[in-house]
Amino acid sequence: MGKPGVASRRAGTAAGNDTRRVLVVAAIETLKTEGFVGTSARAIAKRAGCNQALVFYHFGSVVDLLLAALDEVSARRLERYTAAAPSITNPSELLAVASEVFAEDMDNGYVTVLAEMIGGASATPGLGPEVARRIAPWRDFARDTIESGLGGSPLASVLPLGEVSHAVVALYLGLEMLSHLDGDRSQATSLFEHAGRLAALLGAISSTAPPATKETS
Amino acid sequence: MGKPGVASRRAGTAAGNDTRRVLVVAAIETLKTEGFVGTSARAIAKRAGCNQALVFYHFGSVVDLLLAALDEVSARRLERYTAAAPSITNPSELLAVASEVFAEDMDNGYVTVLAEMIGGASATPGLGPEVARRIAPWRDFARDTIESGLGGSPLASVLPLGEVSHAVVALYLGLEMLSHLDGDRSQATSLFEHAGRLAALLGAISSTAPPATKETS
DNA sequence: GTCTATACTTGGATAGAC
DNA sequence: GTCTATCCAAGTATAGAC
Repeated sequence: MGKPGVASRRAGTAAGNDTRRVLVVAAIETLKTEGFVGTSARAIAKRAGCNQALVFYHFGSVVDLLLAALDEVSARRLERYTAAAPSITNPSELLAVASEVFAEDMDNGYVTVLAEMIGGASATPGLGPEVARRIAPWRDFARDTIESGLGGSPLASVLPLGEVSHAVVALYLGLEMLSHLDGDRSQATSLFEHAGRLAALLGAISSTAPPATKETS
Repeated sequence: MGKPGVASRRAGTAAGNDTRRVLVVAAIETLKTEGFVGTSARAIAKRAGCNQALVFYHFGSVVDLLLAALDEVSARRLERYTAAAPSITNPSELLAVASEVFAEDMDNGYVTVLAEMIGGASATPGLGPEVARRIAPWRDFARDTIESGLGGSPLASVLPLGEVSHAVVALYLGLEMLSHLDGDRSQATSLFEHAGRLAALLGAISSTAPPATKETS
């Protein structure tokens, strides 16, 4: 029972828990700037200002630390998303919030962490399912938000929510990768602007036209 | 002049050119199954059935071989895309072809190669711009195809082609990553099916309604 | 052009002192 | 809990024989 495993959260000492946190933060930062390939135990420890051996003492392996980092990011973002969600009641607001949140995610590189983990999952055996399990909440959240954002819009009846939310997560991921690749976010932000305008147009239509009924035949 | 650099294509001997090809193919295959992290000179050489040192003799470095592999994949896919493009004249056909091509790409893992290279570009200095340059043609092709696929549809006047084609490439990338992650393509294929139905609906509308003019005010 | 052998580096992981 | 020291595996890259 000397070594705290991945599962044991109550590690004991205040200093110990502190080191855990510092390591997680350092792992996130390293993942963002160096990518999955560059995120070694040594690189993380250097950034955390502590010793490389502590990674293994606290988390058992590098991958497990990385998963803890993903957990942390996931929790932070879901908290943020959930706070922003209640204000959404129509497509226009939906796009406005999505655009804002995307900008934030890009600024602090949260989606990068996710993207790098997905990429790394190809090579590390057993990592795939773990990452997949941590993405599920994001898609669930997307589904709920889209549902309430569409409101009574006629679109709600034709759009398959499951597929659309999956596509939204995929698009989010892809946009991040491309932006990160050529260090240029303008394409993505421009896309959000145009989408916002279309959503406003859509809102105007759905407020004049009646919600989908069978009378139109 | 003994060693052929990355630039020199006319390496000379038939056997030499053959080895080059074999190495490129092996690199593609390794990238698909092992990911960027697992694609070492040794892994590639083992799959190619030759010696590890040949990677450096023919390509100078592993990254340069990987870039050659990306070139090969890019060329193959653009050839395929270009062949399929002429048959597209309306949104419904556009989606049908896109769906078919996506299935192919998933089967032979071409997008995986691209995704892995993008992920790896975060860690390898100087790789980013090289990969970005090789993606540009894909986006250009997407733009042209979408343009001709939309035809006289009213959508053509409201959709910003540049942003949409960027989004399409991003979506393509994201869908591939997610599918690859949980080894399940059903979400993506289902998405294409639904999109196809919507496109058909759209085609029906645009054939009855007049193309966008100013008379509607 | 292709091989073997090897130098050099980095990273994961553990043992043991403090 | 944290450190130093160390082992071992795997990778890049080069030299030199064939």
